[in-house]
Amino acid sequence: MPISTIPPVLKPFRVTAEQAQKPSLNYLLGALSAAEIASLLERLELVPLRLGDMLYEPNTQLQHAYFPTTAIVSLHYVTASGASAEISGVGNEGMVGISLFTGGNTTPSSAMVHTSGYAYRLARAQLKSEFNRNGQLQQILLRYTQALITQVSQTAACNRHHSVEQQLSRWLLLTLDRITSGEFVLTQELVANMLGVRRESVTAAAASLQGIGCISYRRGHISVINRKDLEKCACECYAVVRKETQRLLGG
Amino acid sequence: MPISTIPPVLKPFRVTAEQAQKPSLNYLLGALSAAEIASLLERLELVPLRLGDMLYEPNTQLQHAYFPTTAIVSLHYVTASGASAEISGVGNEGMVGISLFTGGNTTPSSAMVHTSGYAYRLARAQLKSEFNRNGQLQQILLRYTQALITQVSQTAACNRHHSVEQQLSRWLLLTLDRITSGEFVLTQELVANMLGVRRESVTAAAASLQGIGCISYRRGHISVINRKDLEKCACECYAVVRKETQRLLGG
DNA sequence: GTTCTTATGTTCGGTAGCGTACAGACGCCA
DNA sequence: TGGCGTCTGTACGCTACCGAACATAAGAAC
Repeated sequence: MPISTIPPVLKPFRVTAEQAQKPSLNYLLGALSAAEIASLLERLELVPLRLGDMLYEPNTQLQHAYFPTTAIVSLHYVTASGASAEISGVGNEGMVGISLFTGGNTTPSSAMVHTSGYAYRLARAQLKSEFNRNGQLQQILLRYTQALITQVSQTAACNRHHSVEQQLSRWLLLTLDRITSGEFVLTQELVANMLGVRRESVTAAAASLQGIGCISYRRGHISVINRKDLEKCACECYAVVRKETQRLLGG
Repeated sequence: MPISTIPPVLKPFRVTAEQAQKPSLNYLLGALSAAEIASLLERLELVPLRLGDMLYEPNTQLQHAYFPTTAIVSLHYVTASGASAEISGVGNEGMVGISLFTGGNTTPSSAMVHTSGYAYRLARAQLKSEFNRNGQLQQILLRYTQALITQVSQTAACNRHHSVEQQLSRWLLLTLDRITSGEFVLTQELVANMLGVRRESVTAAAASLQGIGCISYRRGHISVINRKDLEKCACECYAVVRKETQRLLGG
């Protein structure tokens, strides 16, 4: 199932620009001092990101770094045979475009928006010069890089050893931490693409979680009902990632 | 199968210090200018690394960064239930201890030597101050960080979608690129621990590869006979990682 | 309200890899 | 040379997940 068959937006795009118009909604920008953020603000641009938008594709030059506030992006890899697997998600805790300051400029993976919302973006050259100023932003981005490595590593281990139900729970919890509402607007098909499993497997796992009373869902919507129980259904990978993210970025 | 049951060294430790005593054997150190490497040399310490040595364990403070010349290290994660999975290998193309300069200082993963050999090491404080000097080393380490992310990402996708035989082929090729001899001194049990699969699955995959004539093996030894054919047995993950590593580090 | 798209439910057979158990045999060491 | 530890080979049933095909129903569009 090629990922190019992204479904259209299921629901009108409801988040207003006003709601997302606070750079501090993003952990990385929020960690900057008042002086640093003030000097950066004139170069930051608030942009809406919609479900299915590609922020970059394999081996193509990134033009901007994105700091999501309410949007969530999936970094994923598409195999030679067309299967896909999420490498990491990026929401308000992070940034899309690490390779701009590491010096590679491109990656073999893609970045696709899976939850509509807003992000601040910074042009390539400006991100690089900010990073090279050796200020707070550099420190913060380096710490985020480690948080990202942790998440990718945990995904690797999780893909190897844990069940689809555990992985779905983990994914829902990680995504829940990046939104405010408690309800996801996405199809099981899309979740299946993220996890790199069949849609039917997600249906089965979701039905099981709903049976226990952790979540409830309807066409194109998933709601977390009982977060504590959902955490019990997830493997330790969720807790490891969350704890490391908080430790590194002071969530 | 807890990874603590590491087998003893199978073969006497044959690489002499003389053979490994060239910092330039390590890509990262080799990329430094003559002036930079000269100033660094007095703080670099050549150390032997033996099969089973742990360079760091989860959530404990790293004391040194290691730049392998002939040794190979496995970064891996051990799940709550005791299963293990390799996150990435690190040989002469890289460094163990990224978290020292990202600022986290610890990680949830471990680093274990799976091929005996040598490495140069640099004390924590010195690595940090070198990194913060903003010189070549910083640039090189940032590029390596991206190469590492690529390898971890590819491991995640590979764990999801590819067969044990493909993964074994990938692992052998990546490891082959880090050694000089063409023969590995390790058991199938150890390889199974690296891949996060059963020993029997490795036996089956190895038998198949030997049947085709790609490799040959005997007790505690694996030799690559026909590299081209082995590349055909591997998934694209090998090529993706190799290409990115070369692009980023100018192999 | 009716139609039609598409998200979700369900079934079936197939298979890769797991867990367990045990047999054989290599090669180190006495 | 013989003994023994440990590495490898093989076999069994089992389970999770896959691939494909089709039924059902939600809800958007008219």
